[in-house]
Amino acid sequence: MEINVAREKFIETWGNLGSSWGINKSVAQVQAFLLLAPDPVSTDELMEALQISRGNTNMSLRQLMDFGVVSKKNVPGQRKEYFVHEKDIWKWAPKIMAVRKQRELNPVLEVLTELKEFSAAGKASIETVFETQVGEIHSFSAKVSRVADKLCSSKSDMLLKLFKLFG
Amino acid sequence: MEINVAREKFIETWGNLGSSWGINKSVAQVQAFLLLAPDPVSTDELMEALQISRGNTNMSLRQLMDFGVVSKKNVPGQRKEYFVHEKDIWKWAPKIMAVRKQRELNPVLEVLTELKEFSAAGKASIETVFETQVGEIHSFSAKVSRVADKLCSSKSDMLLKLFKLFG
DNA sequence: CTGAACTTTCAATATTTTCTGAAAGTTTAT
DNA sequence: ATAAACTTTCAGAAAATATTGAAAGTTCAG
Repeated sequence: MEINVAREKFIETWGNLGSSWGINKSVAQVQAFLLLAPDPVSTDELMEALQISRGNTNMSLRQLMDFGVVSKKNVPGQRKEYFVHEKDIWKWAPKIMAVRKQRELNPVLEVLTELKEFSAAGKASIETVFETQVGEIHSFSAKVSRVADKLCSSKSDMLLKLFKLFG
Repeated sequence: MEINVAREKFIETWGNLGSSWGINKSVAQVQAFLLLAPDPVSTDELMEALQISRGNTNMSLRQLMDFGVVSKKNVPGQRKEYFVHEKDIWKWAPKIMAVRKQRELNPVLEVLTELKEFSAAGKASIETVFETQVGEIHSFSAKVSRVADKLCSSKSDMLLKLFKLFG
């Protein structure tokens, strides 16, 4: 297989994976392109390679920077901005997980905590089931949350340990 | 808080969580409603409670049945079909993860395996980076895949062990 | 300052995804 | 067999999401 065909296949596949897990396709494709790039990449290169607009490219890069996995890199003597992606998957994957957990899971945990405080006077089966289920989901989510925090915290090598134990 | 307000809040929150992780909002809301239901629920009850169409309700139930977390329940003397959701979160959560892994992660793993076979003659930096990155992502994904299989397999109590060790 | 080079924003547009509802299909009672 | 009761399907409509591109904003060399 030719290298560029292989690269495109990877970028395409990665974009689709993103889509089905709530990450914008362009964002995932920009990430894929940056991961495969040996050198810092400019906005124009991304636009050209992925056939997307300047606006889209800019927003996608911003999102990746918000995840903390992409940073600006100044190339000496160049006005233009260049971007690089953290290349160590043991660093970037946990970062993305950590941010997504913070954004999308923590708010749910808060609501669950609030709903757990609900305590009915009557205790009809509708109340009983509510308490049981919210309780179960809350406790389960809280466990997941704690594990995720440990696995994603940069200081710890929990991810490695996990794979040693369970892989 | 009144029980119905609490129920609606849960259903709403759960629907939004689903949305941001690639699960249709209606599907997530139907799941939430079923989880909170003390008794088997009919299509009409769901339509009424969630204000969604018959078609949508039917499709959502089908998806939940495909995940293996909802089943039909015949109520004696009733023509209509009723549905129940597995109530034990230690059973239903791993089931959903397992199906999603199968559907959405395994195909990516296959592509990665294929791309790993790519071996360039020249070995310019573009090829080197490609090999390194695809190699890293493949190896990382394969580890995640193995852990996920273990955690989600119904026979094992790996999930419990994980939470004991890392929770 | 000035204006060229570059980046960011955002209203309008396009695309994708989801939802509806009526028609077709199925099952069951008589 | 017939028809009522119920379920499934799917083409079109609606809604949500993503994308564009040009205008506004910023930066910086001269």
